[in-house]
Amino acid sequence: MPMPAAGTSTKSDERRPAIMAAAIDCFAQKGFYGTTTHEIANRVGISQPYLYRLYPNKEALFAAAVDHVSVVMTETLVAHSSASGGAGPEPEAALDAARDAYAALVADRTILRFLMHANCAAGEPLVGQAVRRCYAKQVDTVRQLLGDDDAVRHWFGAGMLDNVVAVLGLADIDEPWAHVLAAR
Amino acid sequence: MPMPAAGTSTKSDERRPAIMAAAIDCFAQKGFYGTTTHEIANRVGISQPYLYRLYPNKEALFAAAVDHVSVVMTETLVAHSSASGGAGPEPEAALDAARDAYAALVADRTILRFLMHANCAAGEPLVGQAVRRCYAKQVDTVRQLLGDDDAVRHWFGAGMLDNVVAVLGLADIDEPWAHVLAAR
DNA sequence: CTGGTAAGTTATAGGTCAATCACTAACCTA
DNA sequence: TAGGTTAGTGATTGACCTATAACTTACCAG
Repeated sequence: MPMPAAGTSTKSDERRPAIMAAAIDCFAQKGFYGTTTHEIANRVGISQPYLYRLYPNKEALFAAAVDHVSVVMTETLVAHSSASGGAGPEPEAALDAARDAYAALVADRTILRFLMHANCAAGEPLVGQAVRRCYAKQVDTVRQLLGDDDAVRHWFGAGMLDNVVAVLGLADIDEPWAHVLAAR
Repeated sequence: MPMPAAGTSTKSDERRPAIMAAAIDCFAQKGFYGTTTHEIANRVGISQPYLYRLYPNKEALFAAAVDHVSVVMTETLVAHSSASGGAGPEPEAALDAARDAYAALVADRTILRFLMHANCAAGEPLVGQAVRRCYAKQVDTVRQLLGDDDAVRHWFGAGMLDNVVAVLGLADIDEPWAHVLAAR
């Protein structure tokens, strides 16, 4: 029975991350409804029907992208916080490093913008479930970093506002109201 | 020359508010790309082509809805804050009343949800402009209420988080992470 | 009643998009 | 090299969506 040896990733599995990256890029621009499966396939360099071999439909593809983002965020955080001390005797330094890592992670506008669109598409069942899974993970992580629940809410609220500021390009607008929202 | 007397609103002008209400409802559910002009027309009870007599295209209709929301928010606020004292000798009471009015206003989930989708559609030129106009107005208003710029940012951030909590239905989820985000 | 305007509709053009089908090429194992 | 599996594509389908065109009805002034 010709099949890949157990534990070996098939070629299509290797291609999934590339599809995820392209999907996140595209969805971050125009959201779930505004992005066509053709655009995504084009960016990866595959045909549009081949997407449907790897994902049953557009909604599942989007939900997979949300899960992917969730994993990437957590992995990056763990990597950074363990790399700087690795359960060493300096808990404060590790925490600072972790916070920096998180800040650097969300500095990638694409990811946050994609998650903003994901919030809007949460009406689709599979998407809503994935988004809730993502928040569950992120809230737990951030709470371990910050401790205080109020601080966690403030963190997420500030992140969302930050995102809107970026989408609207308020940094380039020299008016009082824009300065208020864009202030660091 | 048969035409309505000057200053008289035509019947189509009277219908515009109803169209705005329907558009806001629909767009709040599935956003700019996910909502069809047919859905909106159906909800108002007019034919879909008639929408195009009143608005040149879908983007202009959406932008008009954003402007409409901006006006409604400001009007409501002014009405409430002037009704309770009307530049009377109690500035604190008026401020509290205004804050309550604002809270009641955003308690209408539809408006905030619509604005969330508007943020996501800000890539469309007309929509982006309308959204910036809306924020300009709201920031000025809220700043007059709160005074401190940090507090204004906190206000908007908290509002956006609040919105996501509502969209995801976190109030109905009995898990720690959900409680953290949904806490009042 | 007559001519002109506004209100509103049906029908449809023209295009796009998600999803499926049928097919070909490459690969792997025995 | 034969047989089965995976990778991948071109063509197409059926639905749907924005926008326009052409037409009908109600209204209103002189």
